[in-house]
Amino acid sequence: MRKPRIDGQETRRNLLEAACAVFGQKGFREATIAEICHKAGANTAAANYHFGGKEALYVESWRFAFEQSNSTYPPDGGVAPKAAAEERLRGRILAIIKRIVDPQSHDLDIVHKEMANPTGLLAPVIQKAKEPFFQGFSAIVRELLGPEATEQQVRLCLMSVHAQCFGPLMRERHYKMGSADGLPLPLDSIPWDVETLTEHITRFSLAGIRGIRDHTEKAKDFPAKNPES
Amino acid sequence: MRKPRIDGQETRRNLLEAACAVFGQKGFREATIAEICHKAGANTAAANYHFGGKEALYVESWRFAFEQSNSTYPPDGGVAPKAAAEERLRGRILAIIKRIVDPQSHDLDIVHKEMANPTGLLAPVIQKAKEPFFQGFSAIVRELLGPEATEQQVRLCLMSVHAQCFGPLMRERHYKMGSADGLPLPLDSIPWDVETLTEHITRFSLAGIRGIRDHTEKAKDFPAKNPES
Amino acid sequence: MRKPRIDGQETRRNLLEAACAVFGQKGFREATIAEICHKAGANTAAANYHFGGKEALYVESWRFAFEQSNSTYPPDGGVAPKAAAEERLRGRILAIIKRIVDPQSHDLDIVHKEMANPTGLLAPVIQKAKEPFFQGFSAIVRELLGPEATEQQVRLCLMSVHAQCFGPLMRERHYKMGSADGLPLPLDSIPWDVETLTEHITRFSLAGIRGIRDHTEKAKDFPAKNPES
Amino acid sequence: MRKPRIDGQETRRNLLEAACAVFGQKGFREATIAEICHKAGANTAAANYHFGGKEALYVESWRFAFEQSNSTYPPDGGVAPKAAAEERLRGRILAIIKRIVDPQSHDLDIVHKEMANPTGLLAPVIQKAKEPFFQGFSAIVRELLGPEATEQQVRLCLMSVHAQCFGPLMRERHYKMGSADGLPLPLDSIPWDVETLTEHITRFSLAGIRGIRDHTEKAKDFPAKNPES
DNA sequence: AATGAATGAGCCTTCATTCAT
DNA sequence: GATGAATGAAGGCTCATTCAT
Repeated sequence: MRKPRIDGQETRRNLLEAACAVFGQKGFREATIAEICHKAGANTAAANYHFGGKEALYVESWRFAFEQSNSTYPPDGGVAPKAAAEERLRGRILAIIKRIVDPQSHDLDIVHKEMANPTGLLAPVIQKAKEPFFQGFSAIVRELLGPEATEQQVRLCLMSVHAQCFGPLMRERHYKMGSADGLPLPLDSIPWDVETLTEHITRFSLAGIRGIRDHTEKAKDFPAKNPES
Repeated sequence: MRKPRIDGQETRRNLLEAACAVFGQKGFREATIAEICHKAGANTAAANYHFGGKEALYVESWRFAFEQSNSTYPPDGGVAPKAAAEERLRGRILAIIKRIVDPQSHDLDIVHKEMANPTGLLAPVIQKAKEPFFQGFSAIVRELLGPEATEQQVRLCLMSVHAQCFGPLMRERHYKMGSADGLPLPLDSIPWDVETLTEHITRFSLAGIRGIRDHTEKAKDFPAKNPES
Repeated sequence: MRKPRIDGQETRRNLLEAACAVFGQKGFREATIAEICHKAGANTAAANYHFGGKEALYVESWRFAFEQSNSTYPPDGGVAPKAAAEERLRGRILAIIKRIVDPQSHDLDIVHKEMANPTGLLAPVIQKAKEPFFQGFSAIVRELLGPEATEQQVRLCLMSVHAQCFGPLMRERHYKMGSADGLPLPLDSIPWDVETLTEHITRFSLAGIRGIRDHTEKAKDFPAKNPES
Repeated sequence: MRKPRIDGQETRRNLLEAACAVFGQKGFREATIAEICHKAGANTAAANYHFGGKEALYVESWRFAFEQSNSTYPPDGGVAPKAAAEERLRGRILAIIKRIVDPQSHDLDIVHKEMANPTGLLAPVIQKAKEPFFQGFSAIVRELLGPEATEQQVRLCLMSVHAQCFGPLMRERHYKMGSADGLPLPLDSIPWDVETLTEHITRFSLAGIRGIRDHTEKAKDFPAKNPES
């Protein structure tokens, strides 16, 4: 009666966008179909009609958010593949931080919620999407670690870098939780701007990786002193 | 069918333990009172009788889990306050990792869920509990960073260390999610034993902090070269 | 089993009518949503779907019953505004008695229950609805009391007339209660037909008002004889 | 541990008094055993232990309240049986008003609630208690109506007087309901002191009864003019 | 194709009652 | 005799889903 009915896909897209926002903010269980549909300006039945159920909408939403984020913030951070490994690492970190900070980017929010309260629905699709991402990321870390690095070391360093990027996501919650009730700012609150975070994490990580590398090489030179590590 | 009434506090404790496990595994919203009470061998009304409601039980559960974890794994990891800063850092990291790895320790699971899907119920009580923890942790990091470190640098390094400890918590989910369906192990899966994790995070963090420190001091010596950072 | 979907407002109206009957018979607390919905031929969730909750349904029900009663039995009893005050009083009384006697008219039942066990939900809406009613009623009583009457006297006489109209409502319960168990009819049972009740209350009230008026005027003529009243 | 345990009947009496207050204020359904027992300083199980259930406590409470009220405010208002009928009527009215106004007197509150929301539990016991009360009351009204009065007229006049006495009880609720939300005082609020109410109801009722009597006698003298009444 | 109406399963909570001590 | 602990039944409400249009 008032919608111009441009296209049948119009509503579908609105639903996806609304779903990204709501799922990203509340997670799968706390998000309600009613809220999503209302936000999309559609009927409560629209979600089921277009996607067949809450679960399917959830999966499609993440896919949608991921593709959108991927094109807005390419995983390599726009750094050329031929750049120095340090620069490529900084690019990677920057890309993640940008996604996390951008309130329009919902894919990492959804992933974060999913990891905390797994539904099992995103597992296969995330798995597949992560593959190339971690492949590229691994290559950088491996390069920085040097040829002596074991596969396990690469993975651990990858975790260290990655976890730091997600760190702010969890601080943010703490921060909001604390200040919401007029309580003093918590001791673990941190600055919340892209440059500062990227700079810190990059520097910290490069030094960290370097530390691991040095230790490995030293252990190799003097194996008798650290036989077990 | 009626319980032999061993003690009045018996059921209460059973409820707390069951609640810790369920809240830690499912979060506040997905956890149901029915499941908790059933697990505790009590009636569905027991939780309301003993605690007055789901929300109160949630808060009490975390408190219970926290106190239990605190006495099992003291935050300083059992390292003497007079030990070297490096050792004390390792102790801190070890304590967190142990809590995260131990399937009997639920406080960090609950906190993790709460940060992802805040209910606002734990905010004040967590806030208070974190205070001394971060105070002690900050002191170590500050000592390692040296006298030139700014407050912001301390907080960022604290975040870096802390985030790495929580990293496995998020990997674990990924890992279980991936392998549950017979899929190949994801690229970002990591070893899952206390010693390896602690060793890596400690070494990585010490090197990272050292890197931040060196950069600061160098910037101080040659301020003209890095005017903005 | 599924309803043929005659009209969207069909169920809503059925719910309202069922709610009027049940609330009028049992009051807010004793009435259950399940009973109302069942009586309306709808699902237990229907009330919440259409009205958002028991409380809102309660308020809407009274409004519905009131409007219905108001159009079936206009408060003035169909007596012309220019008729003699005695006739207009009889009309008012008749209108109330008819509402009370008619088992289809639920608004006064609901009001009666609400006054005995206030929920506070009907207060504002009843307040507003009563205003014009009592305004018209007051004017009649004031006219009958004569120009010397004080505001307090008007209110008290209004109460006397009004209370008599509600009297049968309370007898009815007694009556039913007594006879239900095969006990002999109580001493205070009264006839239960509109004409007899209206006739009695009108005559009694006119004489009562007249008595108050005479007393006032006599007191005015010989103030020394009744110094205190 | 702190109760001096004077007598086992101590708690029983406390329960009765608490029950009277709570039942009188909330009615049977809304009153909870927990509240009553708590108010009586006893365990939640005390009511069931002493009285066998909520229903029995309800009946006993009314009996208790009734006997107490009866001795505090004798139904004849302390007027000698040989006094003039007008005085004896005033005494009756005064007694009822006093009971209604006195916040310590709960029997009429309970009766009022019971009439609005009948449980059927008080029917037989109230019935029996009312008998002598209405017998005496009827005699007065019959005397005032004169020898020509029919049984029906007596009952109707009795209703008129009685209803007026209960009128304030229902106004009070309206009054409190209206003023609770800061709304202006309703049009039907009335003064709330014993003397004013008694004086008004007595005068109004005497005149009303007199009016009925006059009409009857006139109808008898000129039966042709009022063939139907 | 798309939606308003309606449903049923499940959850949290209240409360009178009962049991073991 | 008297009570703290525990229970089961029932109620209101939410929400994903389905049906008829």
